[in-house]
Amino acid sequence: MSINITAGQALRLWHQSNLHMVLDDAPDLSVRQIAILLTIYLETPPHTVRGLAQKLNVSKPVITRALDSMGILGLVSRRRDENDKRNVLIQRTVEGSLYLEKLGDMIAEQARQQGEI
Amino acid sequence: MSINITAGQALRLWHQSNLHMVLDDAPDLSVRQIAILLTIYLETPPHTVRGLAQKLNVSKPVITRALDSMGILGLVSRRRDENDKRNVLIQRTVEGSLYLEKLGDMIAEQARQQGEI
DNA sequence: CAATATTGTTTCGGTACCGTATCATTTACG
DNA sequence: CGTAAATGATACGGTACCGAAACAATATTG
Repeated sequence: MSINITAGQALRLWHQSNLHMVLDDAPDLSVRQIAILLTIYLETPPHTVRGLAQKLNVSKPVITRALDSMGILGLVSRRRDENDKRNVLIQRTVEGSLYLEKLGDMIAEQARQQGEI
Repeated sequence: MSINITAGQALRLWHQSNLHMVLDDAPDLSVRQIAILLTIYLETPPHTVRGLAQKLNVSKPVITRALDSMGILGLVSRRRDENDKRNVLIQRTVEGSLYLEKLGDMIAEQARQQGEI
């Protein structure tokens, strides 16, 4: 289950994947935005602004603004928690799932191409 | 030599690594800056502003500004090409090497921890 | 109930980045 | 030579993000 790669391989993988993200047509998310997006999609819900801010050790406005930006891109959506109306529950979207699916495929493909000189 | 991982593993690796970069004390570089930095360190020199701009398909000011920022951080340095004084040669630094060494170690470590639940 | 706490958003001033256009310097060429 | 081309840097107006503080809405508590 665990992946064994050298630091050099890791760096080359990071390089190629970052290059692809930059060259890609898709709008470039910041490192923070990517971290937020992946947390929403890979970790167990529910996700709140406060929870994400704590997890990433950033201020709440950072989360609010990232959700604004990524909401415009359709990558996430927000809904009021009906049980506690102070809370906002962050939800996944079809578009976001698709975005991350492509990202995962791209990175795995870059890994596969490592060392093929 | 080639690494075989699933898209899901790639995504989790990306997630954990991005989380570490955000939580890290080191100043957060943008995705573009990281792409530029890794190109300088992993691809064959010489590196020029124009060459990097072409490779990443961005305008030259983007490169100039990224080099300014990363230069202040000590991650790269610049030197005039004495053969053709229009050119600026971008050079690696000890600090930059160290930065990327740590980055590679961190990503490899995250890979190693994949699936350890 | 009133006072306090919690949650997410907005505002504020500031910084950093973007793309386009322009500039200064250097080289190539007619 | 003198003009054109190439290279990198800078100016400019605009956009997006940052942290701190203030805010509105809701929930908790005494």
